[in-house]
Amino acid sequence: MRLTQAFIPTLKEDPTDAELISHKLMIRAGMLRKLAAGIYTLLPLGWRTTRKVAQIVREEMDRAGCQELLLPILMPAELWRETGRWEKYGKELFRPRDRHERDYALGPTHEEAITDLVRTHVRSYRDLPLNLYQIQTKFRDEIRPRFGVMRAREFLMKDGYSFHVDEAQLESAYERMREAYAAVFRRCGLEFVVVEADSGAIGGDVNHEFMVTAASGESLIFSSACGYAASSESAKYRVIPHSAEPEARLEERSTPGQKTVEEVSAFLGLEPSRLLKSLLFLAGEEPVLAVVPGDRELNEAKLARLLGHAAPRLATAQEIEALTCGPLGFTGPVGLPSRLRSVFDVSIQEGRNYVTGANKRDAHLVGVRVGRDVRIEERADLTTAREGDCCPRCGDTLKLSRGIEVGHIFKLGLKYSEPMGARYLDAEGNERTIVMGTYGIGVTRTVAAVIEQLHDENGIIWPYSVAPYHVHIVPVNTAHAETRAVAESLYAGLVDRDVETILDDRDERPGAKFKDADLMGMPLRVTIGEKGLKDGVVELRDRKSGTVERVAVGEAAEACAKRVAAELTKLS
RNA sequence: CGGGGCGUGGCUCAGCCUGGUAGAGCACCUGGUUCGGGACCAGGGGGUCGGAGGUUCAAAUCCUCUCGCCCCGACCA
Repeated sequence: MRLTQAFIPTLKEDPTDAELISHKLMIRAGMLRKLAAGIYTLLPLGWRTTRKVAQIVREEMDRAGCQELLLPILMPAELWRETGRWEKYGKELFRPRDRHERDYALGPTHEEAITDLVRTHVRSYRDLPLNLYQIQTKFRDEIRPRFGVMRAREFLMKDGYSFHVDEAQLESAYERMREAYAAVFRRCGLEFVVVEADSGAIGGDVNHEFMVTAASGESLIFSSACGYAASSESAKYRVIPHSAEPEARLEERSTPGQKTVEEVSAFLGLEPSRLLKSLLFLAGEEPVLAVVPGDRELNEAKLARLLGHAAPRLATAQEIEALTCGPLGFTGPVGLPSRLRSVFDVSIQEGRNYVTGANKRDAHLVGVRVGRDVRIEERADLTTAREGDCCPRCGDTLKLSRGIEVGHIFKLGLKYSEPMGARYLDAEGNERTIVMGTYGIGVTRTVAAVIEQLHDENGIIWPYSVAPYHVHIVPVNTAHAETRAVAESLYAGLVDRDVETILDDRDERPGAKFKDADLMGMPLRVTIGEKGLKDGVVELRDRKSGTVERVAVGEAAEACAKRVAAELTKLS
């Protein structure tokens, strides 16, 4: 591609509405433009890289025995009503209407569509397993689109679905997908970790997230020396038992106006860990009191999983008064009506004296002993791990880092096949429900993640595998006839060898060309200038290391082609 | 949805407080000089000041409403 003919609008300055490095660089390098909040055009350069990522995904999926198809984006609401997700998915689902006022969903994910397809065509255990995927535009009316293509409302995703006779068959497919995913991200040149994760709105049981490590990542990851790694929504930690304390008397203390953990602990001169924070939630109609130590955060994802409800919400002040007979800020588990379900965090210990709200205005209870003053009927892991907590597996300390979620794999089980009636006949002629798995990769997000991880102050540093082009030729002075001639012949030589090449044939100052080349970030730059030509050489400059190799003019094309081929092999 | 901020040539922004000629840098066009890390000179084109209403002799500037965008908190590939 000649830069004089290319549509690659580079920018000297950072766009004001971009925060993230990858977002800024995609705009500045002429890869991406915004049309509206969370809605973007991929320009030629951005689209080339996106297609390369998609192609890597395709190759690894096909290698793992999956088959590509294309499902419709637009789906009738009835399909979504079958699984209950028309109601459950919430505002994130785009819901267009047709001219007859019929409801439709713009696909944010495609379990319904694929399950509908499979249930009508799969009848026998002989048809299974089946692993189907697509690379398709997805629509999600994100609560807050941000960071460019990282969290968009319209984005490209690979989503795959597997169908099995039983759990064991699912298990082997799941493992194969896990390996395939690792291969995809490795080939994209990414550093990543696989973490145990929360299944969120998609539902199901076991699942893992593929996280590209990046300080700017939105996801928090806990990990430890033994290899344990989990997202903050699901990370467990080992509870360290406190030594038993002498039993204190249960007493009521006046705590006028002291509502929060900070206020009460300061007022009473106690550590926050001494307090029990009692949070009243409503899971639909059912009220549940969640009791956690004052120094820990309740983890809503863990609570949601425990209650089997997508989004339990905190009770309002009025609801608290009605259910506990005490005002907001003074709730506690002692002396509540026994029909109110209470769940205690696993880190709350017998043999320790706690402080809780007294369920009356301006009063707290001190010397609360669990087991004596309040009976624990239900215990669960309700709190978010913290850096420095002990690993649930090896006991070593948990470290906190950040990552970008680029892939997510789930064992769904019967979650969709059951309500949608996707069944098959086994060898004995019994009708059984199909067992499913689902697997996603954010393709456009992966492009952003590559940039997030591979850049410097001058611009993008593409790995060969996903670079829009491999070689970027810079003739220093296009007014110089020999420079121009050598550049043209090298370009022709590379095109002949099927090397993806950009030729900067613009009549620009050298500085401007170098800056643009660094910004766009092709892995190999060839500089052709009068200086080198005097010695009959051109310079091959590695974008990543900055190292320069001088190569004779006549050998340059072959040298570039060889280097590109060798580097591509490393990432294949 | 709650809290904060911003909408002025393609981009980055000044002007608004204190109403009276719409400006700068970059980009773009023409001519010339220049050419190893975002050149210089000369000339030139381009703006419903987000939109609507109001106040006023007069509104980018003041008031009201509205739309869009960004940031911080509740979703996820």
